[in-house]
Parts: sequence; structure tokens; C-alpha cells
Amino acid sequence: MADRTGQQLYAQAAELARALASPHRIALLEHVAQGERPVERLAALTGLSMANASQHLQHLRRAGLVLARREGKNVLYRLGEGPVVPLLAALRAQVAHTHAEVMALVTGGENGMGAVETVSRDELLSRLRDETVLLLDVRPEEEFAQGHLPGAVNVPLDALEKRLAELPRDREVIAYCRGPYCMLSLDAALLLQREGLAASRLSDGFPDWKAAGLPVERLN
Amino acid sequence: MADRTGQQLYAQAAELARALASPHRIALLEHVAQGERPVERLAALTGLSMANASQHLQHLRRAGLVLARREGKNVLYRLGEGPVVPLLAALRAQVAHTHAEVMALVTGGENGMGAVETVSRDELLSRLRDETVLLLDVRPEEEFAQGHLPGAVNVPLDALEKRLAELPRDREVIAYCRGPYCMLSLDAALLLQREGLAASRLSDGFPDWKAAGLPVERLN
DNA sequence: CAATCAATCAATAAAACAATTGAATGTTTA
DNA sequence: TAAACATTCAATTGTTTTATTGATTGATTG
Repeated sequence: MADRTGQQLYAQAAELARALASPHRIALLEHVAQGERPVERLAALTGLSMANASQHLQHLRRAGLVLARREGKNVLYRLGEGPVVPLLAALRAQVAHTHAEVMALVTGGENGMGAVETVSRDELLSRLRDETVLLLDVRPEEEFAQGHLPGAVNVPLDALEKRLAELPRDREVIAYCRGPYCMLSLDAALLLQREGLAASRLSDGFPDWKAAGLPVERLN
Repeated sequence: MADRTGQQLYAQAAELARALASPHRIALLEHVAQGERPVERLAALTGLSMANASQHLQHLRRAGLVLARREGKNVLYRLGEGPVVPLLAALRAQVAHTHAEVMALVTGGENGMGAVETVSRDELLSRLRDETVLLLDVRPEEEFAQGHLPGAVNVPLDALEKRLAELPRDREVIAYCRGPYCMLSLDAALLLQREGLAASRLSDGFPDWKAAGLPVERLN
């Protein structure tokens, strides 16, 4: 009797892992983690056909990793209830450990241009207190509107080069985006460094911040 | 360029998840988490044929979840280097959340006999300080010998009923075993409760304790 | 109420996976 | 060096996944 229960748990864990066992579904999940999105947009963001995206999303839904609700003719998907973000973080952590090369790339490494330092959440919190830093959200405007870290300034990466003048030169810039997967903040920090600013990036992104229960600001 | 890297990470995360996407591999991993084991034994523990177990283990090895070394004519498998235990814990946490019924079963619930309380690691640490509890390892002797929590007393579940007299009646017993998956400590606590002792169980097991960097005792 | 749009369903063909069998490898023991 | 042993490899079969296509459902708009 004791072992039957164990078997059942193994099966459930495996089923859950199977739901994550597709690059497309991981990508969808990462996008859903940014906030509620209709299928159409998720399909566009991931380069999948509607039908295919829909099926993958339903696979995720069956596993409890995402939830869906209807609004008008759209079906909006959002993250599931459980500790989904920590689960994704654990996956990433293991990936980062086994594929150390990737980590080297993310932190800048040896590629000529200066390495980009990574700032942890705790570090960020203490640094924000002395007002010596500018917190920069480099995600698209719309994602920023749906929620961002308190006090963050939004300059999407696309617009960063043209809007450089808006940034103060006497404060260090800490950029963040969607999470460790997302390269927006890395590209932003590299660009800023080329322009002579002191720039680093937050080690994880908005979804992780929100999942940690830290305060979030929204536009209206 | 930014996105190609993202794609690559998605693919690696998915590959990792795929390695976990089989009940047999989860089971193998849980057994490997108890300590180094030769293929033959892992096969026996999971009820798989040698060849099949071997192939699953190699799948896990390719994913970096386990490592292998040769000793004599045996090949011993052990846990991989990265944060594998936290990853398994994250999987379990999500499973526990979505399948709440299972959690109800594990905590005893409504099944007539009294519920079994679950003690967290922190709780255990503070309770151990006042010496009012007996820490009971109910895993087989051999696993106990390979490593156990400091101060724990080993009485394998099989032998528990016959060796009840060894347990002090004036202290609360906290049982533990291999982890949240493992039902040994639950069965032990239920048995002890039937016999009139105050018994509860540690929420996770030995591998989690070890992975948390807490001190471990060994025989010899 | 017909037309439109987002999303899902259903069916298919191609690709990936799992368990089994028997042969091959590498180590120890006789 | 031959025999025994634990493990891995290779080939096979049956079963799941996957992406695609076209039809269908539900909800809005004219």
C-alpha cells in the first residue's frame, strides 16, 4: 500500500515533466508568465500556428501549469496556481549548471566587450534604497503597462539607442526584462556600456519578482 | 541574435524536462538520490529489466541529472552536480499543489486513524535542541549506514513493530525516510500512533536534508 | 440573422520513444 | 586464459507525440 502511493506520485511528476518537455511549450509558458495573453498573440510570439499553439496551451492547461478564461472572443491564458515560477526557475538553474557555456555568454564573458554584471534581487533592493541607481525596464511598453517593478523607468530595447539622452549619466543603470531566459536586458546593458554608462542587469525578471510577492506597480 | 539564445535555452530546458518525463526515470532518480547504487539494484528497486534500467539511467546521464563511475564490475550511479534535488522538490511541490487529494492522503486526512502531522526542517532543528523529541530513521539499515541525520536512531519500518520497546514513551517521535515521495515515515507514524505514542513525520527526507548542506552522520 | 473572427476539435502522416531480445564489452575470479 | 558477471549496445516492434490541414464551435459585429 505504501508503495502504490509512491508509484502514483512518480507518474504524476512524470506527467508534469512531460508537459514541460517541449521547447515550444516552455516558450509559451515563459510568455504566459509575463501576464495574460490571448492565444493569437502567444502564437505570434512563438512563431507557431494558431492550432498548434492552442494544442500546446491545452497540454499545459491539463497539467495545471496555465489557466484559461474567456473574454469576448479571445481566450486569455495566464499562469497556473501552483509554484510554477519556482519550477521554471529550478529548471533554468539546472540548465545553467550543466550548460555552463550559456551562463558565460549571459554574463558577457570573453567576447571583447566588457562583461555584464548580474545583480541579485536582494542586492537590487538594498541598492535602490540609496537612490544611486536607475532601474530600467527594457520590455515593450505594453508589458510594462501591465506591471513593473516600483520606480522603474520604461525604455523598450528597440527605442533605447534613440532615447539615450533621457538617462542620467551620474547613476548606475540596472536593467531588467522578462527573466533569466530573456536577453533584452543583457543587450540593453551591453549597449549602455558601449555608450559609456555604468550598466548591469537583474539576474531574473519581472515574473520572478512578482512571484516572490514583492510589490508591483501598474499604469492605471 | 538576442532571440536565438532564448530559443537555445528553451530547447535545453525542454530536453531536461524530457529526461524527467517518465515515471521510471523519476523513480530511478529518487532511488539514486538516496546514495550511490549499482544498476542491478536500481533495476530491482524499480522493477525494471537490466537493459531497460540501463537505458533510462543513460538518458538521465545525458541530461546531467546523474553521474556514473565504475567500481569493479559494477557501475555506480549517483546524483548529478547541479541543483537536482531542488528541481525534484519543485516538481513535487507543483504536483502536490495540483493534486491536492494526494496531499490529503499523505497528511492522514479523514481515514479514521488520527492525522499525521508534518514537521518542517526548521521546526525539527529547533525541536531537536530541547531534546524532547526522538528522531527516528525508518529506512533500511543499509541506507542509514550510508548517511543519516545527526542523532537519529535507526529502526527500519519492517522491524518497527517488533522493536517498539526500544522507543522511549516520554518523548515525541519524529520519523523521516527518503523524502516526500516516500511513505515509510508515514506508515511508521501511523503505527506509532496506534501504539499510543506521539508521532509525526518530517516533511521531506534525507536527500533534501543533505542537499540543504546540513550536517550528515555516517556509520564508521 | 448572416458574416466575421478567435479558438478548438478531428484526422492524418511523419517523427520520437519505450520495452524486449540477443549480442558485445569490460572486469573480476577460477 | 577461460568462465562468470554486470553493464551496455544494436536492432526490432508497438506505442505516443507532433505539426498540419480543414471543419466546427462560440462570441461579436454589421
